[in-house]
Amino acid sequence: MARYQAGIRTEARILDATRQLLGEVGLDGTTLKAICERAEVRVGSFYNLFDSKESVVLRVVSEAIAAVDPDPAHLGTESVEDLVEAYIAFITKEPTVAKIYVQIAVSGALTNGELHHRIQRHHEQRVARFQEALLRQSPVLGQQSAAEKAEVILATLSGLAFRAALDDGFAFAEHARTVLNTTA
Amino acid sequence: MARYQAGIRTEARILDATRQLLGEVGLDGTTLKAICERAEVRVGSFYNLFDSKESVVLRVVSEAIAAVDPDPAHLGTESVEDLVEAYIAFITKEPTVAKIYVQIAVSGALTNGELHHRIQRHHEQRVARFQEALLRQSPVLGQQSAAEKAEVILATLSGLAFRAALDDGFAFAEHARTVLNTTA
DNA sequence: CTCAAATTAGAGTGTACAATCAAAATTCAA
DNA sequence: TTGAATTTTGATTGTACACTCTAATTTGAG
Repeated sequence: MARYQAGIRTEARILDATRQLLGEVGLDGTTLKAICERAEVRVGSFYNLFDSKESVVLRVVSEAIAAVDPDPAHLGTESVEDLVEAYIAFITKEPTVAKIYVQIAVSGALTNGELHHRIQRHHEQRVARFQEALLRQSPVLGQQSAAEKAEVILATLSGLAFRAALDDGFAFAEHARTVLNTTA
Repeated sequence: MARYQAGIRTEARILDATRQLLGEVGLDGTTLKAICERAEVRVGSFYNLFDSKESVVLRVVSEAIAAVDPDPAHLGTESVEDLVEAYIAFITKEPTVAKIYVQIAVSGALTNGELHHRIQRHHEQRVARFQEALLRQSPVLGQQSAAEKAEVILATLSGLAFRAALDDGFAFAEHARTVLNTTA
């Protein structure tokens, strides 16, 4: 943990470099050497501030997920449309994170189970939000089928996100908004 | 390329070992050493039969994709339901392949662009099949909106597949069949 | 049976990687 | 200003990896 100003600035440079690299060259390409070169820091300095390479990747991804979390205050007033738009914002504004998110989730590249758990929680949280919004919109649905519907909507969104991750030209937002028709 | 019986048997053992490992420990865990140990083959023998580690992974995945290709004869008579069931079969009968499929698609770990292209083609082919089946079912839809619908249905299925890859307990088939309701 | 071709073996090469360490340089509170 | 704590440095370690090479062994067609 950095205590002097110099250390704090170095830490920020390392985090920036890691964020950039994850987006540009993926998880595999984000090596310690690459991070240190980009951050203009020597290896020893890196290990003065971080425990491991894994820890810095973990921080970048965790921070990015937290940053795009819709309605952190959880006011419980969002509509389904709001949530879909929040998801679209997540994918289009942070395509990098979305891609890394998928990579980490699938590959299990990080031994740290914490992140896998965090991703799982993040997903469940999203399902719950959609479920609540669906119930507010159509109370007749009932818990069960609202949960079912929420799961399917999210699957569609993540399937489209997956497609967008593979194909840059894919019109994600337009396709994503069509899920609203099925709930109307 | 194996020519003697011994070589043919060895080749098969290597392919089996690779297939098993990809499913058990993922792309990263499937090292040359692991493959050779599992296949009970020395490294030199491996390279007598395969050009590289990449080539054996490529073959396993390609063969698996081909094996689960729905309706290879392309009779053009499948219903949307048939196609959904074929997809469910793909995911539930070959969960390993489905997982590797996602890993390779996302990670770009293999330099060989051929596989990426093959996956892309595989997807487009599926979209086209769904589009045709949707048109047969409801000709009034028209090309445009049938294509749109096909894309969204496939996204939902792949999103659910992704979910199932992360969570073994996820009831994939049940959720997958609900997409049929939206087309009815 | 013969022998050329195929197969097997396994020590060895080179490379990339994350991580360590001790010493020098610097920061900043008192 | 002082000096203990922090930060920086870069040479170094150890490990894991894909892959090569040469020599011994096995195979099977003629």
